[in-house]
Amino acid sequence: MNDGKTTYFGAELLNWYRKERRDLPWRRSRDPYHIWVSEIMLQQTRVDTVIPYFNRFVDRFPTVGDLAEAPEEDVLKHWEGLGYYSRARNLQAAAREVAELYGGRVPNGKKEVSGLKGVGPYTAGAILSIAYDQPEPAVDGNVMRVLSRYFCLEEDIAKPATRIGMESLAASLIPEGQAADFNQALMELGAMICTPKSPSCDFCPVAIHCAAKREGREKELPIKTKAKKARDVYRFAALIEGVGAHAGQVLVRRRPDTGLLAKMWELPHIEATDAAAWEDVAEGVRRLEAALVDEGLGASVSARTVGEAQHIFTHLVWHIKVLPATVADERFAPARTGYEWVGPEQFESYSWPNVFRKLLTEYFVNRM
DNA sequence: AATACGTGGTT
DNA sequence: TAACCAAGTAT
Repeated sequence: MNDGKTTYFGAELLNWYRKERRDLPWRRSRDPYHIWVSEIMLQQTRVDTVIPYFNRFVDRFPTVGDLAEAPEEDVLKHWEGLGYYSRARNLQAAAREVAELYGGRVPNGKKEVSGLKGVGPYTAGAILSIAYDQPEPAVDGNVMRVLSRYFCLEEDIAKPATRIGMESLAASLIPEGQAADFNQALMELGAMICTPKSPSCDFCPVAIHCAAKREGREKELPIKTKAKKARDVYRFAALIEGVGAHAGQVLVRRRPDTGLLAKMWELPHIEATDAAAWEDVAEGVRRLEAALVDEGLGASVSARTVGEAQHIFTHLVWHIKVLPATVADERFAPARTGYEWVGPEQFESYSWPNVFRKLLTEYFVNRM
């Protein structure tokens, strides 16, 4: 388990970390709930992005109980703009479970923590080690990169199976009683020194024993197969302007409970068949009006494109043309639930995906 | 195993 | 600019 080389690795890494560690908000807390929140937010998300969200979140929901009791829209609103919104919904569902099953205390058992919604192998290890100092590995992208280089491993880190092996290796490296700092040190090294493109080996505390560095292969590793290109999706959105009591307001709707941007708010819109169909605005108008009728909305859509937006997701790219629409009179009301009239005064009480936040902000400022 | 799931920063 | 990347999880 602990030969000379692994002892060296852990000791040097810990010395470096204790000197160089960044002062991050969640590192100032020993509250397992705060550690948990930070780990969920940090999934696939940069530290700099997370900091303000983390501070607002724990300020508004200081304890598991506060989060468990909060309205879901409130939680979603505090996640707005952070992305991967199922994280927020899973976190609250898990908080409610912790409140009921564990008296509001984050469990310290591997099985219990791993059973929480949104907590996978990495996050479980992070919580157990950082909050409870248990010798569990926490293998994320940073750790796989560092280990791939230090031991010159050529397994494809894009493959799920690779993580399993990395976990055994990482576990074997944890110095006795130092799991919390060691796991964070490994990630910190990956984030600050052993970076993806051009690692700063000159400042690396373990460079002299790094196998990849010795062989001059530090920039070739880790091996990672390329992700597929995002698919283009074309859409027509309706900007339905209210009259009378709803003057200055726009009709918006809430997205379905599951899937992409679940439960977030948006402009009503339809998908065009392809890029060519998206160029045919007149046809878009007809299809948009028909779709609105299906929703119980008799609106007249104009062929004048008043806004255009592109939104890039990991797996798809939305191209949206915004077409203005008018309604017959102020008694107009949607037949289905999930629709609301929203003006500048109500705008901030809803949660918007980035695209629609931009589009609507632009509209309220310029009146298009 | 492969894909869905956001957003912003970097090269 | 078009990848590529960032403290992954659920299905």
